[in-house]
Amino acid sequence: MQDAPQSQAHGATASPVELNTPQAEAVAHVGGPLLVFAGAGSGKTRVITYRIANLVARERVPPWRILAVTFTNKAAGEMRARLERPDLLGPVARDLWVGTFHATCAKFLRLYPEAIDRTKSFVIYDTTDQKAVVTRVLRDMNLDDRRYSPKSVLARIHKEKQEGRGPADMHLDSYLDDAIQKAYTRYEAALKAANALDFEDLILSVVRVLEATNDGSFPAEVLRARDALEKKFDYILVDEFQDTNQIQYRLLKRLAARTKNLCVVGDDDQSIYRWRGADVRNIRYFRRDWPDAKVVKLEQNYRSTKNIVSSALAVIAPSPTREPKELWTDKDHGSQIRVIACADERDEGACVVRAIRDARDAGISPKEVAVFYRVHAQSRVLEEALRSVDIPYQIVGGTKFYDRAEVKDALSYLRVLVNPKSDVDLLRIINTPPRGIGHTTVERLATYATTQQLSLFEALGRLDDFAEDLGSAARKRLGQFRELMNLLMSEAKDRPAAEVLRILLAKSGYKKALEDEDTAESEGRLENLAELEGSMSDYETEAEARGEAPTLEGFLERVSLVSDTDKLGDVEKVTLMTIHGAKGLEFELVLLTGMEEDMFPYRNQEPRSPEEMEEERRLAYVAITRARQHLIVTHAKQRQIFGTTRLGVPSRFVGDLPADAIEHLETAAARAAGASGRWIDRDSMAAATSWRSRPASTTPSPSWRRPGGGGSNEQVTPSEWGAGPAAWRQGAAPPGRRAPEPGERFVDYDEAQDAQDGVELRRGSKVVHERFGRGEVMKLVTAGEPAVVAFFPGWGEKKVLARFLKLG
DNA sequence: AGCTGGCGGGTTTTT
DNA sequence: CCCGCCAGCT
Repeated sequence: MQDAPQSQAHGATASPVELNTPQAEAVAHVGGPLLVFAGAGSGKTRVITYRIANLVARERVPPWRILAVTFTNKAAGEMRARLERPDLLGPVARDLWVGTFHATCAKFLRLYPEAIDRTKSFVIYDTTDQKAVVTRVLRDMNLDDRRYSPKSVLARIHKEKQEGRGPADMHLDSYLDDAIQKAYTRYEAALKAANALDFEDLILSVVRVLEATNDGSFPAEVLRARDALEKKFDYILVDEFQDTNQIQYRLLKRLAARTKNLCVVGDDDQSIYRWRGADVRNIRYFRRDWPDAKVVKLEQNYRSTKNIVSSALAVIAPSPTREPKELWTDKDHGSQIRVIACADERDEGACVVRAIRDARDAGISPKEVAVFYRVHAQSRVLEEALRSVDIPYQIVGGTKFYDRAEVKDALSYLRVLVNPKSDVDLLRIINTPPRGIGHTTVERLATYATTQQLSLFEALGRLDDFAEDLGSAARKRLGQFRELMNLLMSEAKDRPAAEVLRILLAKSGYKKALEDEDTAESEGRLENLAELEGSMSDYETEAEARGEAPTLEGFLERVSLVSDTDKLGDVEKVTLMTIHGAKGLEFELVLLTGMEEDMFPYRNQEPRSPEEMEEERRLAYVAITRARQHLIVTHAKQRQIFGTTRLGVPSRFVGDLPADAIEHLETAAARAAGASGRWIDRDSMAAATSWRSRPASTTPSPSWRRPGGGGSNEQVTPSEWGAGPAAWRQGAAPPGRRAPEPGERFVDYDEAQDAQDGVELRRGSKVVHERFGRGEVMKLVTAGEPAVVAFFPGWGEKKVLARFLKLG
């Protein structure tokens, strides 16, 4: 054991930037374990990057002996970019190991593939591939697929792997598990035969290497890999530690065993991935595992207004198990949190549109606006609302580029070229495009391969041995396919990846099949393939810039480990995403939609367990803390989802918001619905007591009937959101709109109902004003009594009380 | 071989 | 309601 480099750092920042006291402490702490509780918006990334810079610049730690682990590739890229800036480390930062758990492990395993019974060309199976393997395994075992669905079996295998157990030592909880254990064993064998690893394997295999003992039961190459890895890193930093699972933490403990220089940064309040194996206890019990750990809490929020911070705290406060900490900010209170009742999901969509337009008119760039929802199913209606008024948006999540069928096909071709043993990939392409190799033929090939213990590709090479089982046409076609693949393999040698793709698309007939199809859809597919080719070229450029040789293997690994959502972002569009997708991001304006019981907190069937409910609460905390200046929360009185209509009671999280930070509003349609009394189920209402007890005065109830009479005008006051230039679709700016003012009712002009009260004014109504002359109503508002915002040529947009207007 | 309609199932998602 | 999968038909 050798001690890691140590010395005292005085006021240790690597460059003259202000850090607050706890931030500076975290940066300066050098020897031994460090736990940083980093509240939302508390400058966590700054602490990590400065800490690394400090280690390299002051403590003289060689950069290649520092490992920084992040949760996503995007986070890794951003961290590296920051460190490479001249005010931090500059080009030296390139030698740092910065990456996700998976990418880091894959990088290491490529160096020592023999230690895990693979070759260096091993492929990484994604969820679809894994499912295909499990499906085959279960079919081979003739298992009842109602009891043993591929999905559930795979989920179980993942769970075992995440907790570090192989087939031999998996937990057997019920009689059903015996079959699962057999399936797990076969699954592992199939992956090994295919020279493939799944995501969990990347981590688990490295842990196995690190845990190898000298008792003679491990081959020399495993021990060699272990020794190399044990010595590899002097300092380890982990971001988003609250989202690590057991096996990841075990990996960290092993990697840091020699030096104890393990720094973990996270926020237990933002732990939202329990359902996929994250264990919040890793961060909560870190001090127990590392009694010497220095603990720092970053509690000053630099991101949000007081109203937002106090709302977030109010939502998370009821959580009984959290690490005590107080987020605070010295910013202003800012605007009130708006809680808007909508009639239904369409009304909510209209309301979102309204809010986005108001934001735009207040000078907020669309990329600073995000719309959150709990489940993707909510996005469709919101999309429709935005599309119908030409508001540009991007959706994060949903179907990904690399999941498109044509992209997967192309990648399967490429993977077979690199790793012919990959049966899943071969099965995908053997008859794609259609080349007359049907199910029966494939089954016969597979049967032969299984009995001879060969991969499908190897079996193809011995066609003659089982030709008697095949028709002559089938035989011929398999032969042609084999020739095609052999040709492609020889063509692929020493060629840039993008060129290999071009060749294979041409020679396989894939491109021609799409061209012949000649539909809008096939055209889109061709475009996607062109994009794939583009991303391969990009990869080559990047690899060369890093001084690495670009290889097809390298590209395929990147595809496996990098999601395309990683590169979403810097466009002038509103972002729509689930709250999970929003972790780590921040926006000027956040619209949090669907805030009803059973939507958020989400509930499918059974009541949620307390643990699940706590995670929902943390999710709400994450959502709120994404907002810098403005937060709008919407809920609908009824909602169509999954084909049924649900009645909506405002979420308990809405009830938790502090009264002095929020204002309650409702759309006209919601008010109409409320007045009719049809939609609110009294018992459900009683459940949301804090909601019901809210004073009636917070939701005044104006009438839209236009009274007669005359008097003075009411001018439009400057928007509370500030009046910056509208940076939206240039040239298409509609007549300006402003944000509602405090206390103003938020009634959507699109939805303003006139039937109820015999309203005569509506959006688009032509009106005459004594002073301003003829104008057009832009929207209905209230100023203690019915009013409108109307556009008067020569005067501009004015807010005037309805009673001063005549229809014209 | 390939299409079509019926059926079941539908948090959240990165890697 | 919307999607993906499978069986059964053409």
